[in-house]
Amino acid sequence: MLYAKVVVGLPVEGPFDYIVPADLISRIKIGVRAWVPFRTKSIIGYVVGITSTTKIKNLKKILEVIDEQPVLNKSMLRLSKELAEYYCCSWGEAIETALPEGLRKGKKIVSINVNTHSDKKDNPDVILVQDLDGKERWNIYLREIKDTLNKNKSTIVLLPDLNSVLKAQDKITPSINTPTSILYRKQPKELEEWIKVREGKANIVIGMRSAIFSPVNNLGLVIMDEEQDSVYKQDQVPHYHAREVAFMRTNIEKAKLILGATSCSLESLQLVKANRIKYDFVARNRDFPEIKLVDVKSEQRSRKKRHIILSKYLQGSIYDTLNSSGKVLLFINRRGFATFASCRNCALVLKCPRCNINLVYHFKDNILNCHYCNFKMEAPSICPNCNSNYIRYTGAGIETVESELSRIFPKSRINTIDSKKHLNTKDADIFVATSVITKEEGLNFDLIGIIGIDNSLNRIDFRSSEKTFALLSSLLRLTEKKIIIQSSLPNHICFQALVKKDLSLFYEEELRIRKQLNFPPFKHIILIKLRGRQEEKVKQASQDLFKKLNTVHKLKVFRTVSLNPALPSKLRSKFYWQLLLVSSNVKKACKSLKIYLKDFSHSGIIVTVDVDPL
DNA sequence: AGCACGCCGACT
DNA sequence: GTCGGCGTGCTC
Repeated sequence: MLYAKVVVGLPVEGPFDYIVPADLISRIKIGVRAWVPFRTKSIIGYVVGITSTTKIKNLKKILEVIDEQPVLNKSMLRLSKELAEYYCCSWGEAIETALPEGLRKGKKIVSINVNTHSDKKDNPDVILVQDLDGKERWNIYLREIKDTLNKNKSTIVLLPDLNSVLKAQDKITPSINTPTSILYRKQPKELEEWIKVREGKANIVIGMRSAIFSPVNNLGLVIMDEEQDSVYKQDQVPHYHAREVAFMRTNIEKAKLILGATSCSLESLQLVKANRIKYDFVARNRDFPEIKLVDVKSEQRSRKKRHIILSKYLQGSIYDTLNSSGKVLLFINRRGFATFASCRNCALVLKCPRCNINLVYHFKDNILNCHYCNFKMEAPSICPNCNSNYIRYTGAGIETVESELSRIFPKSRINTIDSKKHLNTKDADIFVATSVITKEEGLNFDLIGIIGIDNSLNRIDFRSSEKTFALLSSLLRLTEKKIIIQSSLPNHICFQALVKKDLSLFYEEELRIRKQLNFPPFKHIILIKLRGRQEEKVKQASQDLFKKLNTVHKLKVFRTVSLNPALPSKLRSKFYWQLLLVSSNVKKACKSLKIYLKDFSHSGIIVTVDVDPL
């Protein structure tokens, strides 16, 4: 008798044993998909092992073997297993994150599996390349891609967004003469391209996060551009980070890994410091802009105003720049007009009914919009609570800056850009933009004004400095002349490192603080989120779990740190609580965590685990 | 996750 | 007596 060990794409561990019927024995192979009866339904399972013994009674039979050739080779099976162990999900869930939708849904494919495994003699090599304007970085990428092609090996190039993927393709194709393939989830021809890559018809794959799983033959090189970008982290279960998966995969397949960045992540930098990876810093060959700081607090005092959008100094510089027909960028990382709307009479603050978060007023459409769940309502002119007509809108967004500018500079042409409204003309005097502007190429401003950056710095998030610094660094690319930063914390190391034109000042200080506090990259954080419709139940369940994990933390694979309502604590009508664990060994921590979560069940409560949350 | 099973209240 | 809402537990 022959049995197949099968895993499924559900949050259940497995593997599950099934009888292989006689007529399927010749077709069963490790790595193929099969239809299996599971509880009452038939679902897709992935064969991860074949044995002649089993301890389970009353086995069911495999219904059908789908693939002639395995869709998962040895490397991919190993990678998905490692991913499941690190990110605390089932092996089947990990496999499903690595496969295109068509295959997950059972689509049959006719495809030759070329499967030329790499010779595995090369030592895996990881390099972090940092440069401020990206040009030098790309020269290195192109050289390495050609090198890899010459060795008859494949390359995977990862970019943070679709626009960058298409631009990357334009940079790569002219200098090589081999077909490339674009792979990302929701690509209309995802499966078609996947098959093409697997058959060796494209040796270069360019894509986003999920392209790290591309079925290339003989992987020689992975390039991950803008490696600090948080889009490489999946915000659904399993919460994998493409950089971590790239490390796993290049290690399994003995390929080279290049991490590129404008301002790198502290995770990667720490690996450089620990001599675990190599480092290549490319000095900027363009002029470093002059950085000027304006202390808005002191100006608020002297002008006796509560909020200052454009300081006198910034106004003067804009005036001078416009006078010499220069182009100005005003950067404010907030969409809309006001951060919140409140009633002056009864002090009611208008909040999202589903998320309990302040609604943002959008002047152009006269609506209130929740930036978390996209709830929209018409902006009321009278207070829904006390019927007074004293609704006041405070805080600033790009629309506020725009209206302030048109008041002070009535003759200038102003253009706003945010994630919902892209750059469509370069013909304006003043651009007002959110962080989407940092993705644009070929822009060169004569003056950049940075407004409201304190909001980014004052987040309740230990990474807020790192994120702010990355944002400021990416703005450096957009000018060689002058940047004015308005802040009430002008002495913050984020700004001072830029003023002194020495980025390492920031990194050194931030690493020192992280080490002192036992934060990443020195320790790993594991975030456990609980959600449910009833606030009290979620709270109770979280406290129970916290107590339980507290009593077992003697095992020392993890340490419980905190228990509190998540931020936001209410999202899409569900309440959220979270537990934080700290660990030095993620795999061990997840192994025991899986055991504890298995017999932790509260009705109506969903528990998810996020390893290395961002 | 998703589905059946079982318990309990409401209504023919 | 029987229908259906939801809480609970299991999946080879």
